[in-house]
Amino acid sequence: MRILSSEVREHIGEAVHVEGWLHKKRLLGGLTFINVRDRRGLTQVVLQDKDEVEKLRGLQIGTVLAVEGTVKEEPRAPGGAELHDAKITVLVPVTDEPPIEIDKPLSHKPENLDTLFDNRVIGLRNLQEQTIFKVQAKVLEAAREYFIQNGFTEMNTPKLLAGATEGGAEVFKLDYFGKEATLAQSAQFYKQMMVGVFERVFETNPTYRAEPSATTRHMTEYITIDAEMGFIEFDDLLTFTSGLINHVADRVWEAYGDELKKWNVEKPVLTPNFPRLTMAEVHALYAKANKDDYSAEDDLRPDEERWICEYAKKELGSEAVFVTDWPASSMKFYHRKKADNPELADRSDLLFRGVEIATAPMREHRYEVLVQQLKDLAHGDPEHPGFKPYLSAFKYGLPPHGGFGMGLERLTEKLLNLGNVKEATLFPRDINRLGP
RNA sequence: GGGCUCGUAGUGAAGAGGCCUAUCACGCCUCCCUGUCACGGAGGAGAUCGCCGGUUCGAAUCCGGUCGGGCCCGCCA
Repeated sequence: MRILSSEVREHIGEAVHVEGWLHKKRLLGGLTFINVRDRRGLTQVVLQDKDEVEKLRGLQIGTVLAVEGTVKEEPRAPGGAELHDAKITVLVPVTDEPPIEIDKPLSHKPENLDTLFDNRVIGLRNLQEQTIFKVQAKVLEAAREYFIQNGFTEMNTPKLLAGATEGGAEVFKLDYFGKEATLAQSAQFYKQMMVGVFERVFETNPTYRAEPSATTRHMTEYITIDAEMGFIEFDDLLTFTSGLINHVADRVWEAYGDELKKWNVEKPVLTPNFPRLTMAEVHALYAKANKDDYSAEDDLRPDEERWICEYAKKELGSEAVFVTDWPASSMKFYHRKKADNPELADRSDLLFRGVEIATAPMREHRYEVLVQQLKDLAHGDPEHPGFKPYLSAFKYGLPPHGGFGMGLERLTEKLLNLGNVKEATLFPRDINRLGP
């Protein structure tokens, strides 16, 4: 029966059977070490029989092997145990050299992203690359756990839509049996409508933006962790979001802390409830410490976002920070103006390690006000089939509510201190790439 | 969409008119090595320098075009 690399240590003195991929060969003359990779990691196998070593001649990293051997406790071996007197069976021989190196020395510079993505299937066999996606899976698992603990219902809303009504980003258009359809740019309307059913909902699904953006933080397809909750106020929303990120970071480091230490990834420093700064405060702090002053602008410059995160880490003890009090002039029609200052919106952006990872606003839940904002801000027709069902949810009763859309890949990227959101995407899609 | 940059063995880089018959590191092949740790040592194979055209006695190197990347900005998650 096959055992996994992580179980080898429990079988000291026993004959065991492992299967996996040839990950590394080290020939030391009379002694050969090989590493066999399986889903849990590596098993070290010691070969002294020349005939066994000879079976691997001409075979490349990636060859699929079965190994029978006796587990020996050995402090010099990684993990404290290794296989001796091993008999190797080649299950799938690989004779072609892999297009990119799998087990690279630390001195090896990373591939250009284009090369990396062209050879994604092979490159992911690198342990460090794998860790990115094990972490991402854990992020999703931990987020789901947190939502469910807090009374959310998971849902899945359509990504094929009749037309673009939300406004803002460019949308992809496609032929739908002779009619024009679009790909969803967010779950915005659906999650608000579902507040009227479940109070608290979330989903983790792809979303599509036809923006011709070529930056380290944009893709045309990405996963959004979308949540919406009713019967809350702005403060509740920010507290909840802080709790989510903390929970995710805790779970990820519980599961992969040792591994991440090897790659020199530090657990983020976070306060239980993230610090909050108004946009005006960010502009002012930035202007005071830097040459440029962007106080006149109704948005943050990317450089301000990076700088304020450094500031928050040093001065406020948190690598995540909320920026609040956004100008109402640039808000979406479904956002809510502040009750005590209609010039500002009840909106926040969550900045983490220099990048915006989420937008968390309160929504306008009063039917009459919303219809007016739709007309004024979006020049939309309330009778349009794209708006009518949405508005009916309000007409027939929606409580005060708010929520957020959080980029899964951006969150993963920043948790791991990667340089590009695409590195945190298995098969990234951007303006230039549609495969593999 | 705007700006700035870069295309050289399988991978990552150096070379910036003749020292190039193109250099280095990793990988690959052969050999040596009994405790490696993303081992070490010796030797070897592998590149019509993205493509097309031009300038020149001579182009990886200069110019024009073309194709493909990267980064920044705008916009956003």
